[in-house]
Amino acid sequence: MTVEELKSALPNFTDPKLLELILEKGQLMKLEPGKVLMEPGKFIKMVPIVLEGSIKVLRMDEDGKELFLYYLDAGETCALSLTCCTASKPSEIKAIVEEPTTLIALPVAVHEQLSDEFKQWKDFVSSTYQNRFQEMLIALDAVAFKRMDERLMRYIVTKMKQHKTNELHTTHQEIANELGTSREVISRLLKQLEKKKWIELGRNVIYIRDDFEELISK
Amino acid sequence: MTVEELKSALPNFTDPKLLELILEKGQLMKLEPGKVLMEPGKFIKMVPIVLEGSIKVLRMDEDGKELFLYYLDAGETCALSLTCCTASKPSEIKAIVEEPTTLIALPVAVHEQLSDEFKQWKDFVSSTYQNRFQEMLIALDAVAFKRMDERLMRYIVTKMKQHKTNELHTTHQEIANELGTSREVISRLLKQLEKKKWIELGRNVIYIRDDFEELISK
DNA sequence: ATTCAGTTTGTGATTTTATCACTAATTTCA
DNA sequence: TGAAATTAGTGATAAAATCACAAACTGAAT
Repeated sequence: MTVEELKSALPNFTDPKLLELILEKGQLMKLEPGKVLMEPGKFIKMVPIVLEGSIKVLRMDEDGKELFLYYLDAGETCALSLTCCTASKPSEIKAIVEEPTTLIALPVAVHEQLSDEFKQWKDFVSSTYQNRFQEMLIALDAVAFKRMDERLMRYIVTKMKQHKTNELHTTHQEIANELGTSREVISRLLKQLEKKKWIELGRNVIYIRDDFEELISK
Repeated sequence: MTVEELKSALPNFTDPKLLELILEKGQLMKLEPGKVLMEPGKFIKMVPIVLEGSIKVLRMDEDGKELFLYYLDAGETCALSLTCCTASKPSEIKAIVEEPTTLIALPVAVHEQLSDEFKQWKDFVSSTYQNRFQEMLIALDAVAFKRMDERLMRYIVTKMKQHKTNELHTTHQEIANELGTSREVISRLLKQLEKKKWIELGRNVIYIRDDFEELISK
C-alpha cells in the first residue's frame, strides 16, 4: 500500500509524515466476515484504524449476553481499544467483522508517539472519544427509555444503512442477541411488522419495504 | 486558595506550574446541594474539576425521564464536558450537586492549552475518558442485563458509599427517576427488602443494615 | 388544636414485556 | 433418505410497567 492510497482512505490525515509513520509502523490486515477481532478478557496491543468495510462493536456481560453498541466505519478507530491499550486492561467488548474489511493495526507505543507529535492524530483521538461517547449515550437511551418494538425498527434501519440493502440475511436469534433480548420477543415483533406489511419474513432473511424508514418515523 | 491547598485536593498534579495555571485561570466555585450545574441543551464553556464533595451525573431523554450515570468525586472531571466543550455542542446530560461541593471551573481554551503543554494534564484527560467509559459501560450493563431488584440494591450501596451513611434521605419517586422506572415499582421492591429485614422504611428515609452489601452479594 | 392542601407511600387491577417449555418446519449432510 | 442441527412459532407463566385510587403523613394557616 502506498501513502497515496492511505491518504485517500483517511482523508482527515493530510500530513505526509504522519501518513508515512502510520504506514511504516502499522500492520495492514484484510479480514473476512465472522472474524472476531476482540473479545472480553483478551488484551489489546494494537489500535485498529478501519480503511475499508466496518467492524461491529458489542458489549457482553458475564453470561455471554450481548448488546450492539456501534459500527466502526472506514476512517474510524475504537475508543475502547484506545482506553484499554493505554491502561493495559483487558477488553470490555467484542468486535466482529461483518463485511470484508481492511484495517491498519497500530502498536500502542506508536499511538502514544503520534499523540505527542501530531496535532492531526491528537484531534483524531479526541474526536474518536467524542463520537463513541455520543454513540454510547444513544445505546444507553435505547435500552433505558425505548420499547423493544421501536428498538427493533431502529436496528433494522441501522443494518439497512450499514449494509446498503433492504434484505437482511440474519436470524431472529442473532437480532435478539444484539438487542439483548430473547428470540421469541423478536420473532413476535417481526410477525407484527409483517402483518403491517412493512417487512416480509423468510428463513434467514428479512425483506424490508423501501419506505420502511418513513413508515416507522410517523 | 493557595497552590498548596490545590495540590492537596489534586494529588495527581505535582507540577507547580500546572497548579499555578489552574489556580490562576480557573474560577473557584462553592455549590450547595440541589444546584443544577448542567442541563441538556445548555452549552458548557467550562471544564469543572471537583475539589471537595461530589456531583451526580444523569442522562435525560426528551420527555424528562432520567437515568443515573455516575458521580464525579474529588479530583475528577467530566468527560462529557470535555467532549461537549471541544465540539462546542450542547450538553447531553444533567449534572446536579448532592452535597456541599467546591470546584474549579476551567475555560475550554485553558484546557486545550494545558493539553499541549503538560503531560500530567494530558494523562488526566486521558484517564478521565477511560474512567467515564468504564462507568458508562457499567450503567449500560445495568439497564441492559440486570433486573430492577438487583439494580435497586446496587443503587442503595452506591448511595451509601457515596454519602458514607446508612440512612438515605430520599423519596421513592427520586429513586425511581434515577433508575428510569416508576415509583410503584420501587415502593414494592423496597417493601420486599423491608420484609427481609435488610432495610427499614420511613417517610423520606431508608435505614439500611450495616451488612447490607454482604447480604446482597450472595 | 384543627383543618386543609400538598406530598409521600401503599395496593389492587390491568397491560405489556420477558421468560420458559415445548412443537413445528426447514436445512444439512453422512 | 433420514437423523441431527438450525430456525421459527406458540401457549403458559413470571416479571415489570402502568393506571387508578386510597391512605398516611407534613407543614402552614386558621
